[in-house]
Amino acid sequence: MTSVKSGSKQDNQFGAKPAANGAHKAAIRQENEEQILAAAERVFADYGFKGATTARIAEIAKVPKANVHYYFSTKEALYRRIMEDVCDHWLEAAMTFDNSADPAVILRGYIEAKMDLSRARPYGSRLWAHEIIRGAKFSSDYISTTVKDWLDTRVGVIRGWIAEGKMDDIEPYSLMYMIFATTQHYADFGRQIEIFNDNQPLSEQQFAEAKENVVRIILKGVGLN
Amino acid sequence: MTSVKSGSKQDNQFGAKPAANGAHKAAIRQENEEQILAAAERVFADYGFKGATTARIAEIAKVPKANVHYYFSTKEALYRRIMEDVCDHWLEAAMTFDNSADPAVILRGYIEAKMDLSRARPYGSRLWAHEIIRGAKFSSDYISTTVKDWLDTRVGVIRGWIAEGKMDDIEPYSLMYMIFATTQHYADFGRQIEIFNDNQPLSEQQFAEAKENVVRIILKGVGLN
DNA sequence: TTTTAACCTGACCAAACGGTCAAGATAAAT
DNA sequence: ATTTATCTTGACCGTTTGGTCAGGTTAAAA
Repeated sequence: MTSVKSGSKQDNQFGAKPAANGAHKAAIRQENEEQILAAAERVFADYGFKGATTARIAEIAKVPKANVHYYFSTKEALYRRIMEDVCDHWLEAAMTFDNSADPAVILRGYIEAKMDLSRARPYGSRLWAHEIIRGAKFSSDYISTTVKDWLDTRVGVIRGWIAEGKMDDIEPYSLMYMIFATTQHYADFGRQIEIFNDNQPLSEQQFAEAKENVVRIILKGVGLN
Repeated sequence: MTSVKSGSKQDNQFGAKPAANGAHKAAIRQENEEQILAAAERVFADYGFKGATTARIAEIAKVPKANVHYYFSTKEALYRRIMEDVCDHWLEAAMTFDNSADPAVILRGYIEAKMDLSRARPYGSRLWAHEIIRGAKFSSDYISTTVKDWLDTRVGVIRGWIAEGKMDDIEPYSLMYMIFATTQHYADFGRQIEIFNDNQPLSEQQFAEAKENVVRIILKGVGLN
């Protein structure tokens, strides 16, 4: 939680020696943008686009509200920027679903990557949930191009596995929706799971076990053992 | 879409003969409350509690905003009333998880009931999703008592099945979360599924197939065939 | 040292917000 | 026919909202 307001060159985030050539200014900008983006991700994740307020974002980011608008012209621009980031992370996890290995290995890897993403970035997952629930007003293009292309490719791969008799004849879309739903549930409905777990967030061990259970049920469920 | 504003006894929603003893006034109240509740469920489901506006609810319900406040004193009272209704419907589906039959039959019945609820009342499911994502501020009591009691009982039942060797040794909570997630996904992420489905909502047949696929994967996944 | 460009922010604004109210309309009870 | 209780609604109120701006501070360039 280093402050950027102190002004002294001695206590900026690079230590006593500020780098040459405007690096300090650039660092200030980066620091503030990150602070605002992190705060906005939380607030948008909690309340959705309409329910979120720039005042609350500023409060959590610990900057004056006017400063939020200095770095991001409008609430919508800020929202779009965060959506891009969320999509990038989703794509990263998506890439673990390659086509180079055994079906069980691939599916296991993808499920584990999505579970880990849920745990590492719950706010991103919740923000995505808000976005879809509201009707995907900002992201329907992204879904109907990038995501759909990705999904249809994987569906083709799964159909190949089925044709080769490597797994049961399960409609691949149903399977993929199930993986989406289950893995994201641990982020989106984390509060509910916490309440069921005697008001304690899942421990690392509990989460690891949950991950293994999800993998086991799905792999066995489609005939991949 | 019968209007209640026409004033003539001849065209109220009961036809030419209004029932005796203040039935017309009662009917007006019921009609308006229903209209407002239906509109509010949609708006809250789209935007969550904070993001929803009473003006939008009034617009969809086709009544002046002041009339919304005549029937429901505050936005929060209206929200709570709808949450109660959503919970009631959830409990109804929950009751299909009895303890009187074969494990496979029970699980199948419960999954199908939850899938059907998702399809019949998507707004309720989405509203619930908002409520949990935001931290269950209004419903944590309900979850930590009614829902948790119900869940723990079913977990006990499942542990019994496992002890009797009727199914695989799967952590029952993981299984139940998977069922929650998958069945609700068809409501909460319905828009996303629609986009993947060439921008068409799932047909009755597609939905029936999805339901069967979900049942198949889960039952086989836990060793119930 | 001076100038310039970037950063910072309290104060402000118009619009939208949840909620109120008085006055009128309608239907039930007397 | 008159009274009473309920329903209806445009106008309004104080607060919160997203966004602006002038005037200041700070750091890099000249």
